[in-house]
Amino acid sequence: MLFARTDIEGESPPPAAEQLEDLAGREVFSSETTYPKGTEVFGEGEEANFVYRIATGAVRTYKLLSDGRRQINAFHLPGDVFGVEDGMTHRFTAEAIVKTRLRMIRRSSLFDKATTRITADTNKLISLASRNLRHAENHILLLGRKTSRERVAAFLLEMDQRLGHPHEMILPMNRRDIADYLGLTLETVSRAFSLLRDKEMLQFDESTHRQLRLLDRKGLARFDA
Amino acid sequence: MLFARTDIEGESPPPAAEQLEDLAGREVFSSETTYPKGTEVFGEGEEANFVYRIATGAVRTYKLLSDGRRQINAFHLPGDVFGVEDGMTHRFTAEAIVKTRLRMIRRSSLFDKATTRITADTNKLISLASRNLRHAENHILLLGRKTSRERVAAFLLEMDQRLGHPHEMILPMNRRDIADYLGLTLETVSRAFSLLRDKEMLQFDESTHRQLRLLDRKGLARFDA
DNA sequence: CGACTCCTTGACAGCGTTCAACAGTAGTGG
DNA sequence: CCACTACTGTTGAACGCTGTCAAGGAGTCG
Repeated sequence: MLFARTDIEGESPPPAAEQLEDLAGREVFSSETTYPKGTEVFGEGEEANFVYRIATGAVRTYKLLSDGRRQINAFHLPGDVFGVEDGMTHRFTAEAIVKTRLRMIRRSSLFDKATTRITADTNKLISLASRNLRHAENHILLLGRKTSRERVAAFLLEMDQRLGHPHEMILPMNRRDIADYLGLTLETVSRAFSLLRDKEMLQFDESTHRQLRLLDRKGLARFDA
Repeated sequence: MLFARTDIEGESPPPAAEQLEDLAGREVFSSETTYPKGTEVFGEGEEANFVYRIATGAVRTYKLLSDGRRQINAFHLPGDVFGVEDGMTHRFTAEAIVKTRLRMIRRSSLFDKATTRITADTNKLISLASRNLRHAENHILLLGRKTSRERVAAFLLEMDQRLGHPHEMILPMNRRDIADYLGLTLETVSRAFSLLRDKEMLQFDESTHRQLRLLDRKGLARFDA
């Protein structure tokens, strides 16, 4: 919808490699840097000053939960470009899986060449798309590494926040929808709701079961890993 | 990296609502359409001719596996804009969860107003970003609804394809990395590898365990739901 | 009122995790 | 070059979280 044409994932392997070189020109790449196996290329939350292209080797990008559970978002292989962010900071940590040679390009040179031409209107469309991407990335962590209770707590907090922290919220979706969103069964979701009710972090109408009040948002946040 | 500024998810609720109206002007919206509870707004694979904004109600977007397992990607609430695609077709099905009023905007009018101004260079950056999004969406389905064996088969096929279907491939990552990518433990991944080896869909070097050959790609694809 | 949907709860099963043992490989330093 | 250690991968056994199956109640709608 947003853009004119794109390659279908998995059909014709997209020449992402050339795209970036094309875009920025060889001269803006610093000479290749070598990262030994296990080395961090950049950390989650760090300022995103560069975009990277893999010459040889491989890179993993991942998020961590506080207790160390790790969710790898993607593997990057020779030719792949990674570290393209829509904000000022990286949303992942990136590490070399094996000895890896990377070419870097300054964020600023990308801006000069391409992004400054983007109009305000376009930026709005893009921000819609990047919102989707951030949401998807967080959901990957949830689905890959969180327990059923953590997922339900996260869901409640997400809805609460999107509705502007109302005193009471009425969920439009049923338990099966929530389950299919969280990668669970409706019974597991129901049990998690009951548990949170019993722990007095949550209160819900016994007849409709859709109208609810968050009694302890801090507690729920603690529940959500 | 790509764009100048974005709002942080969950901090200041982003005024996505106004953005689209802003962008396209009220007049390009057709009058509101009402979708009864359970109605499909658009189907996966359908041509993406419109973008939607919710006036009242709620919408779910989801993907299905062949046997009916469903993964809901996102819920959309009043003010939310959805159906923004980077290709010609929708990658999800969208359904009204409750009686829902939607405003629609033609894809073409968005293009006229904003997207045609995007330069070729910018399009390349954008295609990098949208590649990420598609990958993330597929990964959500995998993590939410696939079994361990389906996940491992999907992983093998992904690597095979990205490496251009080589006769033999050497994985740079260890079993733990694969596990953390697929939302499993390394033991489960190892067992799935052994199973696929025993079924003669796969062959791997008994010493390094990294060098492998896909013997039956069709069979693996069948394994991958 | 009857059929249907939705939610909860209980009992049990099973998939994937956890814990553990073992073996082969790679890297290190004497 | 060889011990020594760390790392990696496989496999087995037992556990447990979540799924499956089932029953029942309460709300909704024609």
